[in-house]
Amino acid sequence: MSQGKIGSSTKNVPEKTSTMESILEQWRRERPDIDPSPMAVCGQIWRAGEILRKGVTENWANYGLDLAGSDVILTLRRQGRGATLSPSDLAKDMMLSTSAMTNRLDRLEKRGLVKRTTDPKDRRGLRIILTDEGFALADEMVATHVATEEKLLSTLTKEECSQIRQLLSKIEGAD
Amino acid sequence: MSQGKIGSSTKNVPEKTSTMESILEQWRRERPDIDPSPMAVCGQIWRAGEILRKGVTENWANYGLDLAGSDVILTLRRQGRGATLSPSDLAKDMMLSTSAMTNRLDRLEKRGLVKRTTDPKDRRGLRIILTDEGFALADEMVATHVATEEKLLSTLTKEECSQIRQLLSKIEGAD
DNA sequence: CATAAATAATTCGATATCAAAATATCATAC
DNA sequence: GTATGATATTTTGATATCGAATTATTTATG
Repeated sequence: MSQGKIGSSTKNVPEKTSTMESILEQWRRERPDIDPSPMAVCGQIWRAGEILRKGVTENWANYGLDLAGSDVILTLRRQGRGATLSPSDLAKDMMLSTSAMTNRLDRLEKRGLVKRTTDPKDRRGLRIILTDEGFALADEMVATHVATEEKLLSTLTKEECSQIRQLLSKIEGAD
Repeated sequence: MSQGKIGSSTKNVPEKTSTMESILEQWRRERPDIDPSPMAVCGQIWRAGEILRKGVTENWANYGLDLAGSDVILTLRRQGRGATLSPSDLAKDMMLSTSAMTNRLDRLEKRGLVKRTTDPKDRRGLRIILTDEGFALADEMVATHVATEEKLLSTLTKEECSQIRQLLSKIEGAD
């Protein structure tokens, strides 16, 4: 997540109230000259993303991790046993500033899940590696992570899932 | 967005490097016992959302606003001329803590785009209203906002857009 | 009516992020 | 080989967010 509390019970942050359709309705009334359907598409994508994010975050919390931590742990895990990445590699992979990565690694290192090792080829650089504990945690976590996602998507057929992938893949960044 | 700098030129935050397919490939190699396709679906939804978010944020920056500001301004605008919402209403609508809303309103009020007025029915409460300047800005902004979204979605047909909406609407939160 | 519980907004303390500066090291050009 | 520029990471300062505490007011209960 982003605010370092794991199983927070009291919630200051409420659920979204207005439905997509009521929002469109308002815009049609206020600005009949504008076709608001692009808003609906974007809004639906963001909404779905939020729901999924919330679901997987709850699972990560069971391991005492937030989005920040699991992101790093799982990225390292999928490189394979013993593989390493530099802090810059990790930052690039998750579109984060390197300073944010320093902070994430500090926390994970303090928890004993990753280790900073020196890069033998470049004394400026570091290679980040999962500890045995981190590897084991990742290995356990990835199974429930995928199961969680499966559950969140269970109202969709396999066919519909691949339709979603295919359709959304057409939205391409300009960079 | 979230860090109050408008046309930042230097970028510490890089673009995502690894493709969805290469990530799946890694997981298939590391954990052949797990079918990673749910990851692909979620990932594609998040990725598309990020691309869209980036695009519309660039447009908002042209008005000196970030995600936080435009969210409030547009939510107020679509209620209609002269309409008001309480800070709590706004927080609920955009899934934010009320303390975060206090902060957003502080900034917008300082810029002269919204005004805090007292609630005649409840002396605890406030009613937030767009100033004339805020209303005019919102009215101009919503047009380019929708145009921006349209452009970002231009690789999709109308039919494909409504397919996306229909498919994603099946992903429902558990709350 | 008086008191207790609920609600509205703000303030406060903590934290994750970013951009920019600082530090260290590498690579290249001369 | 020395200087200049590029690169890797951390440090620093600013800010937006959250959760909890605070203050003020309303609603409900006896």
